[in-house]
Amino acid sequence: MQKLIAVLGPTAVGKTDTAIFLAEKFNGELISADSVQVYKGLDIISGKDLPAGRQGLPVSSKFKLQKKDGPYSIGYYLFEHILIYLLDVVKPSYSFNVSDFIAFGQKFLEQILEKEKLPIIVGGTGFYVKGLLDGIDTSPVPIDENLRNKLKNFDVLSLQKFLLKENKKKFDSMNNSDRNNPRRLIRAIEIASKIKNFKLASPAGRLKIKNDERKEYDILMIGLKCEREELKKRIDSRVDKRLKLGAIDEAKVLFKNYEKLSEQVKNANGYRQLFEYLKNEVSLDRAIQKWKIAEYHYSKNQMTWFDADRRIQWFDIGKKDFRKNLVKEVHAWYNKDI
RNA sequence: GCUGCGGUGACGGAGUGGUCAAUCGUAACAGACUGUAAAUCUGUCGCCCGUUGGGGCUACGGAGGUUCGAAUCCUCCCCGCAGCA
Repeated sequence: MQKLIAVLGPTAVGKTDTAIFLAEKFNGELISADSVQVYKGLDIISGKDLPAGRQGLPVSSKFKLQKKDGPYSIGYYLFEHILIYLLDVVKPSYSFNVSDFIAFGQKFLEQILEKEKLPIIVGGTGFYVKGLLDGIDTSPVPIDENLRNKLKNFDVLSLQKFLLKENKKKFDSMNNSDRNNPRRLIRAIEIASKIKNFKLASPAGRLKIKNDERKEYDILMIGLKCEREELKKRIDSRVDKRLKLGAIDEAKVLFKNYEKLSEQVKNANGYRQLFEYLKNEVSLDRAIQKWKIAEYHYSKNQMTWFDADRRIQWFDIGKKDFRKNLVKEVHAWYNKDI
């Protein structure tokens, strides 16, 4: 079976750093799984950091791999001799989503494997990683802008009623949290209204992916974590550092075309708060404070997500021999059936 | 010094005699998640006991008082802000 590594964990634990380290040791290439770093022009605030000690490498070291029509132009970063895919994929106006990510991810995964290199997926967007590795079964139903616009103004109760009418089974299968989540309700309605056109529809209102359509990989999932207070400190200093690097200027540039920005960009950590500042809604200090808090929340949510995946093997970055142990672990896995 | 307004749970801020351990927002904590996922949503949130119903204790600046009953009314004191001196 073909091998692949995933380096996961909350923001600011040093995933990229570790992944590059592993790539060098095991002849690998990286695939970034980050819902914000896919955007061009979102560099400083989104934290497209170079590994520690290698700062200063110009962005011009980015190559265009190929151009496609549509909003995409898939590029990759080169950090010394290590390639990182799926950074700077789309314009800030494009509404990027899992489906896009999976399409590109699979493509690059195969490409790296063909070169007989080790693919290393790095990223904090758990849903993307899951989508790429495990697949998601609703992918055949595309977004219906017209329907969404119509549903946008419905309140939760109306959406629930609508879904109940369209597909009761789906509604019944949702938990309380999701039933109160307009976004989930709208997507469920979207699927329900289209589902009759898809022969793969299952009774529960989901779409199945046939097992043989998915390739099986030998995956080593590495989780990076650290003590919470320590993580908060790391987040604080990262934010401060980004501010020094020109975060506000970066926000200003994007702010010029604010109306055109996708929701993803408008709401991304740091951007959202800095935009509030640029809109004169909050002071700069308050915006920075809110940015940090948003990062805390984000890291917490990531931990909740990753904790639920029992396949992940955790490493505490605070432990002294963390890297040594990590390499030992990866070696054992890499050589186990050779 | 006088006058006016105000002091509420970690913070902001409702409540102006009983249905108040006290709306709501934030923070905090826990969780969910199958096409916006750095998004969105859910739960908990004074302390103690109980598996639930529930029970007990301490609380609305402080001390007294009125009342069957007070965060809410009265008196005095302390503190903050505004205006007048």
